[in-house]
Amino acid sequence: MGSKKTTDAKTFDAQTFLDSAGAAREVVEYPRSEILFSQGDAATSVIYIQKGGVRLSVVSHAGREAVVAMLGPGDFCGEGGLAGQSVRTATATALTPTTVLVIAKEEMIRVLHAEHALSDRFIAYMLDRNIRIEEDLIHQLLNSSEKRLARALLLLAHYGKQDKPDRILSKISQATLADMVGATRSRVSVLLKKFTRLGFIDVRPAGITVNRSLLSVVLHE
Amino acid sequence: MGSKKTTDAKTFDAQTFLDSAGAAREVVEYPRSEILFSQGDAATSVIYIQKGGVRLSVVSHAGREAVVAMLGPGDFCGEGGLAGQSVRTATATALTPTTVLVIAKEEMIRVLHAEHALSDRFIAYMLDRNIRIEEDLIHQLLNSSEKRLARALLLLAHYGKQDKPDRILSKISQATLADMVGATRSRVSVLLKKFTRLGFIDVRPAGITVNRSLLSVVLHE
DNA sequence: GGGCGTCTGTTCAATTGTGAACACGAGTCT
DNA sequence: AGACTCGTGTTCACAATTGAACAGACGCCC
Repeated sequence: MGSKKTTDAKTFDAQTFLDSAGAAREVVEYPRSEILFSQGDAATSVIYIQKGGVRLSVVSHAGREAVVAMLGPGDFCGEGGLAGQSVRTATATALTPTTVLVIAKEEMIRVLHAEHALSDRFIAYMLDRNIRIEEDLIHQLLNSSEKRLARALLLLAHYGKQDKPDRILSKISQATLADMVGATRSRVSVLLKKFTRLGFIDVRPAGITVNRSLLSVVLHE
Repeated sequence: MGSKKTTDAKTFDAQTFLDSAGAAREVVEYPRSEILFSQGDAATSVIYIQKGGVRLSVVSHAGREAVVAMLGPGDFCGEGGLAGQSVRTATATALTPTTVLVIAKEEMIRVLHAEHALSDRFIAYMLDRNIRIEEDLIHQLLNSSEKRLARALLLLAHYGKQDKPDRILSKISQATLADMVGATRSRVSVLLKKFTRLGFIDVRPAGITVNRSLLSVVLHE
């Protein structure tokens, strides 16, 4: 809304600012399904996503998985290392072919001082991320699995953009959805069936079409 | 861990840095139970907590409440206004007599550029906050209400400090605990009784004594 | 084509959690 | 004292959710 041009993910070019600060950085490309880092790895760098998409997930001792976030271009990732975390607490997996900037921890700290545009972008990201996670947490605290799934579908379908019903990229398994909303796969299967029956969504091989009317599920108490 | 002196909440004096940047700020004190701001208010300022404690909570359309965070000295609050949020999304209530710095949004943005020490502190806070919320979210996604309550009790008892069993400040109602872990009050009552029976905690008028062994509830799958 | 792995639809008993109700005791106010 | 509120202990019928199992469908590889 009120943000300056340089803090906007669309127009912001991290590489330029890193260069002007003489900061070492490395451009790396990952094919689909490749792992950027794993839970438990040493956290020595911060990653800036240029193109593609990344899934952040955590597995419990019992082997159960939880999807913490889905990140895209302009997002940072692994920034916990800048605070006390010496180790990655989640696993980052490329959802699609993905290009990232790998920035060493110390470099990142230094550049945050040297380049306002980059620190602006970083702070903007942190604020957004905070808001997103907080909303997820609130939904977990307040809602049933049915509403949580409805919300997740709406968010994944990029709601708030156009008027028309939008599409979710084809490849999202019921298992991943279950891990995002904290439910079992069988429950997701049943709920998707229910939503389909009610005309809220349309499941087809190419992907899931989400109808705006699905909002009623989230809103109605 | 690796943070510099000025980013450390204990030794950091926000007032000094605001003054040196010639930034307007206001010191305000709130008695216990007073509301700093309410969900829906215009978000025109950022608040820095100097002394005391603040509870951040959200109520759903249906009137159900969720406690999003408990904040203390060195924490910021209402920072969502710096990103797109034009309105407060949560209600902030003083847990104890609390002293805060109220900083207008534009001032805050300006000072973040002018004073590295403050922007360092702010970024450090955001990173920590992110980690905390993310952990909460993960626990919501992965665990049962029994484990969630056990974890909340351990965190409230400041675990990781001493060896001895620690104490929770007396005033925490079962209703608040329920809102923190996303369960009903009756369930919290039952679980507290269970924990007591098993010797994990000791409930008395003065407060709840939490035994380290409560950890076994969180850890065991 | 045949085999293999992954994703899905479906079922079902068992567990977990809810929501509402009622009783009790400890303040507080007048 | 009486009336009132608030936090608590407890119970119970019922709704939500799990976890495990099995079968079918769709690639993909050799």
